[in-house]
Amino acid sequence: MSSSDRCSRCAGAAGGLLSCLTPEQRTRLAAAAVSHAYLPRESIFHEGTPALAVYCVRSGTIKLFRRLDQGTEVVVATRGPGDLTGLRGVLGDIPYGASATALEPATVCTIPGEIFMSLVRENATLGCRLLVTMARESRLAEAQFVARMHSRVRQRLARFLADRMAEGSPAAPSGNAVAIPMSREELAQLVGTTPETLSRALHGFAEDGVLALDRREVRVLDRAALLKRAE
Amino acid sequence: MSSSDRCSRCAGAAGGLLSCLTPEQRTRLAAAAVSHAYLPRESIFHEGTPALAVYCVRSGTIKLFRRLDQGTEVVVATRGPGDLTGLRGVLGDIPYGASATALEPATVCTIPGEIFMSLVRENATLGCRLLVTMARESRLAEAQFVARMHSRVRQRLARFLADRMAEGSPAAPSGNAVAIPMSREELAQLVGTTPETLSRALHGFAEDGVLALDRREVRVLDRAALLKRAE
DNA sequence: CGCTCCGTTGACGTAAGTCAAGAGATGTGG
DNA sequence: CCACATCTCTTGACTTACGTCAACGGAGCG
Repeated sequence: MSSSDRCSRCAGAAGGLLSCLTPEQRTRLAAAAVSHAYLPRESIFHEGTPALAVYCVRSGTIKLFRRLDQGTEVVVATRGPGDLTGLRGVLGDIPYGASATALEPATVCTIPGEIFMSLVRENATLGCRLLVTMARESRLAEAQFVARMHSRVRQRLARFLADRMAEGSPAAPSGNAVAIPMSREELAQLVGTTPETLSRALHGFAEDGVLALDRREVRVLDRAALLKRAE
Repeated sequence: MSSSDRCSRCAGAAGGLLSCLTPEQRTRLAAAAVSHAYLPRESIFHEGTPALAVYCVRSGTIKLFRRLDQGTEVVVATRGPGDLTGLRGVLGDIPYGASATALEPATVCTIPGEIFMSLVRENATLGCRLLVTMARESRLAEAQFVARMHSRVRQRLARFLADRMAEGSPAAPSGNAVAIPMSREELAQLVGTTPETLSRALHGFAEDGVLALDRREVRVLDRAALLKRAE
């Protein structure tokens, strides 16, 4: 079960992207935006459907993925607090290129596409900021795709864990613990592999004394070794 | 050797993207834009360097690629007549994310970033059009990356050839000939593999009677079979 | 006529996907 | 609280596409 309510804080979020709105625009946005709490694995929008809204992640994490041949999902990106998603569909007036579901419990704000586009059309500053955002995000996404294509699973896994470690997952009691609040299946998707190979890689690291595995958490025993394996 | 001269036609090109400029802006653009002829393998701009200009391809084809570990190049996109490139760097005020070189002889117009940005800032319509363009292009690029990750070399090659066939390469005398105006090395890069595997795939198709190979050209003997292999 | 470069072919290694079976978990109903 | 069903995770054996290394043949060129 999940709850919805009016969202009056979107203007302040989105990484300050919307901070250039006039008071009137801010009010209009607040009136139209609806915040909604999603449970893990709950769907936010679907690939191929008309892009009717832009979404702003307020808390938690969501994944964006494409379905290939009925049963294979490719995660193309993740979004965290302050990130927008669905932008490309709404701005380009094309269907969503990916589906979005919550990875952990997440609060996501829905901004109707019509409203969002009217703001973009009226507010040149917003348009410029969006261009900057899209340019950078697109470049980053490209770098990630290239990395995924030309690095091995273990390397990607090490990189993933190192990143998680760096950004300090909130539920990290001791300094070297990394929370993995998801199933192996999902972790495998994020790293871009299958559960089997993921398991082998993980236990391989453990055997080498780099990690200690604990079902939904990983303790990093040898930080340097992990970073070296991340390349 | 290559020649440069003022370019007065950019405003009309870029897929009509710049058709919304005022006469004054058009003049300013024309005054600053310089058209330059590049020979195959000639470099246009380099990954990692400051993004000083947006480029508009007038004729020919160029490739955008990233260099990985000293000797491995990954082609991330190609651009043909009417396409812009270098956009992300200039708009995002970040270094170029890839290098660009001519694939065939190409005429490319250089638009100083400063000028381009001033036009974007002044002309809201241009900003909106750019958002649409970037959104669509980004979605397309993502689709291509996903395809490259989850399809086999033969499939990608078939897809590549089918595309070339569809868009009708200019130098196609008989209806079923596809010009390959580049070395195997470069073709391999475009398809995302090595020259060796490319050769095998190509000759595999030939053995199956799908293609007839001719050094810099390929004749499609069985169009249906090729399309089926493209998936 | 040799030199070099490119394309082709062969032999081989290997990362990682697939299939399948077993070992823990987790949950449910009696 | 136990027994049973259902997951998830792990492990093993096998397959395979593709990259790598190396050798060779032909085309172009001096």
